[in-house]
Amino acid sequence: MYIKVSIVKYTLNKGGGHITTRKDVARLAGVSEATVSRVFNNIGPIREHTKQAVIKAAAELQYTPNALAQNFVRRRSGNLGVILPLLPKVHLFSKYYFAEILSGIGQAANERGYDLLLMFASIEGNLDYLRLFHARKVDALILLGRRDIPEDRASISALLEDKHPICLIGQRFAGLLADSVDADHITGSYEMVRHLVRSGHRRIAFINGPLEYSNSEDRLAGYRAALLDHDITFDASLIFEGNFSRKSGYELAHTIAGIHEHIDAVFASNDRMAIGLIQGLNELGISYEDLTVVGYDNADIAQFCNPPLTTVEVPLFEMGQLATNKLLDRMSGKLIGDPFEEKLPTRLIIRSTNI
Amino acid sequence: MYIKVSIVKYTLNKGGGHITTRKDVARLAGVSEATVSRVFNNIGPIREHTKQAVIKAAAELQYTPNALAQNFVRRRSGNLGVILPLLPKVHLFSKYYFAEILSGIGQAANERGYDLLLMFASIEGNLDYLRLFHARKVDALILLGRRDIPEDRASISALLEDKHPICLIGQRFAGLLADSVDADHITGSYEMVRHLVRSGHRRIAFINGPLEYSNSEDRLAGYRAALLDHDITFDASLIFEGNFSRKSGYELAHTIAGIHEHIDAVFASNDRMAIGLIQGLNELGISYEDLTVVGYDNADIAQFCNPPLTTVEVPLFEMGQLATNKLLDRMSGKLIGDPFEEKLPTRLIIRSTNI
DNA sequence: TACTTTTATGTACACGCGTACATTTTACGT
DNA sequence: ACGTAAAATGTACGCGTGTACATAAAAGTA
Repeated sequence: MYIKVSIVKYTLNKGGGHITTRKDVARLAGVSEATVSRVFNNIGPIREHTKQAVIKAAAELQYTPNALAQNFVRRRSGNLGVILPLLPKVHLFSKYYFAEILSGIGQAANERGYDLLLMFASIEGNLDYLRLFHARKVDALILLGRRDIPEDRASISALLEDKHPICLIGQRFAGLLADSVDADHITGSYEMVRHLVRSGHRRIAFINGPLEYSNSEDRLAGYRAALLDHDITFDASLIFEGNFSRKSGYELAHTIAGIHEHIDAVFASNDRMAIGLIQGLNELGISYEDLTVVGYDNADIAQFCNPPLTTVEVPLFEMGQLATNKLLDRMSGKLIGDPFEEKLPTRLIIRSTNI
Repeated sequence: MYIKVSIVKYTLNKGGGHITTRKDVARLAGVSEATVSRVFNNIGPIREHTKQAVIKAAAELQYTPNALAQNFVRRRSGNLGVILPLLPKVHLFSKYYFAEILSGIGQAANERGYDLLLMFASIEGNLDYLRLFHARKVDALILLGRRDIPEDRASISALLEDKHPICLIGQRFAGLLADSVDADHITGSYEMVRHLVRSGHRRIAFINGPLEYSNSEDRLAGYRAALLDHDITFDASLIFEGNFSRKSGYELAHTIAGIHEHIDAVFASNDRMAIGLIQGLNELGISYEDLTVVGYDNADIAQFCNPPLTTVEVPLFEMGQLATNKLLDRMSGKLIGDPFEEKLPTRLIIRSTNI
């Protein structure tokens, strides 16, 4: 009779497989459930003899604590949420950009026992971040590639208000004091422009990205600072705007070609635009020997194109790592105080031989 | 007195914020907890009046069901696990490859109410997949970029034995009958070689990837079939092996250069190797006008290099989508029976004008 | 030995939800 | 008006774990 009841119970679990629980281990080891718990959580004083008995019983039964129950009772998911823009539509950054950052996040999270919960948000931002916390789906959140639009601003603002641990990577929202990690694009651009000036260029056009991304502002600031430091007058007519896509660089070729005799170089804010521009200029009969073009990001393509592109390396992997570690520090209480705004150093990569 | 107890309880929750539960909503709406549950799960007959009262109370309290509790009691995590190789070390495929597939997975999973749990496994495979299921961390698993080595074979075999829902993308393990999704590389390669033959090439060298990846076998099969159908004798001395990296293509340039007068074209199994080869050949004074080089994958770089590369498009995004949908169908019982081995069609992309 | 302190283990409950089952209310037919 | 079926709602419990508290065993002390 008892056996039958038992069988019925077991078969209730789909697949017919019995879920081994703490109770089973306790019974086999001849101890209480609490003791099993203690062994698995390494808590309190336990006699070595007892501990081994539990470990042996657990091994025998192939017991693994149910993470669902653990998370539930601990009231934490163990998940680090990562919001990515819906990639297929993204032209903003290359997929390389996200893959690198994500790797950094993944490595750091893994080291600290957190899992990565990946969420794709349409770029319009219809995802209610706050709900993720309310539902306890994530313990902390990293936001990537969000645009500075009212909806997102409101969502992020709500998160900050409730003091949920979040971190932005590669962007900031003016007026919103949030933890963030970025590369030092001001210095990155500064060094690039300085390099151009030192190698004899004085009239340097600048293809910026949309100003609704904070890093566009930063690059512009670096550009201007470098000119200023070398006594070159800033000329607004040399500033152009693309949208980070190769196409937008390509389409600017006509404009650039029109003034190419009045400029020495073009600094594009990312490699894709630089490559598009070079291609466009080529078709218009302007080779890279006539006009220096440099990029930014050190994307994969930068080294394979013709000529290899001088660019600025951005430590994407490290940015992901740092953001994760600081965020988890924040959660554990190891890090307190005002929001941080980390800026990792960039590195100038000189490839073309003609500059 | 009662109030004081209440306050104490609330303050127990870290951060001082009270967690709104079903009980709170029930009390405010003047119904039982079960009724609240019913409203949120859309279960059973409920009077419209009651329903609205619950919805109103929930809104007022900003109630969101605790996903942790839900998952626990439902005994499912709601997570779709995705195993990625530790990207920084990966040369095998480009990051583009994974980003695309991941997007497809993410989109499909999202549509069906599943979250993506991302896990990076070192390529040596020290991750115990089985434990993920035992711990109930994931309900299903998608495996990407695993190598055919004993450890992984054993792990995957154990998963299949216990009938856990898993799906491989872009690979298969001979002898292991697992659900899998891939592109039809046999036809893809066949069509590329046929194209080369039809445009006048007859002696076509083939740079394959390591044969421990099933898609290498497939491409070779397509290559051979195309030759056969056009009465060209297969010549094993025209087969080379790279490791999918640009460098390996570059390093093969010397070898290819040595025989370039005896061949008309080189078919590389991916774009990166093709580009490396082109670069190497260039340095040896062999231009693409002397020797046709084509690639595979239609990676980003394929269209930017010089000359733009003729290649084969692989529907990565769709592969991710399909794998996810079939996997979730399998779980829900909508799909039963033998393991599927889906092969999505590829598409020849002709870019270079000289072939 | 008898008492106290420390160490080791057991007991019991809460976490927030889904849901089987019991109960109450409403609708319907006569 | 009454009985019965259907609809609506409530009651009660279990899911598997962490852990506060109670208890038992061991170690120390006088």
